[in-house]
Amino acid sequence: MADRSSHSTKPIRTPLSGEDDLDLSVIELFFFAYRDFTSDPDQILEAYGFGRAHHRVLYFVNRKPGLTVAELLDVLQITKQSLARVLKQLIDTGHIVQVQGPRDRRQRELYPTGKGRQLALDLAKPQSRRIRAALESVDGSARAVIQDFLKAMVNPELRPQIDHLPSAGAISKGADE
Amino acid sequence: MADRSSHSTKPIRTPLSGEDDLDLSVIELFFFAYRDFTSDPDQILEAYGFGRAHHRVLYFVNRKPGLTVAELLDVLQITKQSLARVLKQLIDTGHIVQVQGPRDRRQRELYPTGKGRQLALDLAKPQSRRIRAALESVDGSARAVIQDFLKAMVNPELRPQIDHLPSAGAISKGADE
DNA sequence: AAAAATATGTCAACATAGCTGACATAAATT
DNA sequence: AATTTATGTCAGCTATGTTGACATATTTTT
Repeated sequence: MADRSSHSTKPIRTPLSGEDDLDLSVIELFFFAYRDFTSDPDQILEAYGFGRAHHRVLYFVNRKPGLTVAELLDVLQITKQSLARVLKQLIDTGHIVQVQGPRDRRQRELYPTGKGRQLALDLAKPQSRRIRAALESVDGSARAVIQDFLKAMVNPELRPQIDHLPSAGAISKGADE
Repeated sequence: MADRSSHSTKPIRTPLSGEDDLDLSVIELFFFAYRDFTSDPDQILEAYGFGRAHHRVLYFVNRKPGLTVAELLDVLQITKQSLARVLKQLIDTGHIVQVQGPRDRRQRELYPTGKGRQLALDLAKPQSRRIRAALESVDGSARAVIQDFLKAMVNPELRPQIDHLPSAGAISKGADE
């Protein structure tokens, strides 16, 4: 019987498994780990009527206060129309404020307010707790290895983005009022 | 001037950084790593008119052929209405077939076809390549540490799900025709 | 045997978060 | 003065999730 394009519709009963050069265990661990990693903040955000998109915006604005709209779009890799909606909500609810760029007045620098900083902290806490617990359950020296691994998973051409964030080690010297 | 709920709208200029017990570097590395990890298959799926949802269904059906709809819903943690759409497309395009459960004839066992297996392989390859490259860039003994870490990131009550997948090591004994 | 529970499917309506394309405005650059 | 750039906004589309209601076949319980 003619089956389309050389494949039959016969059910395959053998599980796909990492014989060849397939690393299925890391693939699926990554999937499950990320799913649960994002579930912590998702629950908190629900109470605010926010979603994961708001979280990402809030996170990076807190991580690099004063970043412009264009820079944020670059990090998030979404369109400005897509950003507009969530950003507007975060501004309307007083989590983020816009400041006209001091050099280039076309630019809008984005800053968290006290409220926005507090929410960012609240969202980061359960995630940090999960990470800490996971690190404790493995070797003590694992931390550097895991960071290196995760960084190596990122596209090389996009790694500069990460490096340009104020590193957890080297705190930048800005003084708030 | 009265500001709502004890917070001012004054812009905060200090970057959020991991002073307290905040593990920002792993938080953001995880975000970037997962983003790029999923971008490989996304590109392939586009050619088929499929999305990430199709990928997940196809993946787990290949990983555990014969799983029922209910089991799949359990793994994916979505509603049956949500699953219905993508599953229908995968069946219509001949990537997955349904077989009436042999014991309980209400159940629908899901199996990949040759075509569905092939696509699953094509999607897993670039992800495995990325993982392999990342593992090579770190210590050789890192593999076990990273797997343990990722597993520890998963909610304890959901870990059985992972363990019940045919592990890359112990291949189950099913014989295809 | 009848009733209840279960596994699945389906219809309709809705929400979120992404997208493209088009156009407007203000400010900077040429 | 003309052009480019940074941002904003309108309108409509898609993908993927949601809830609620209901239908059907089959199994389990009474």
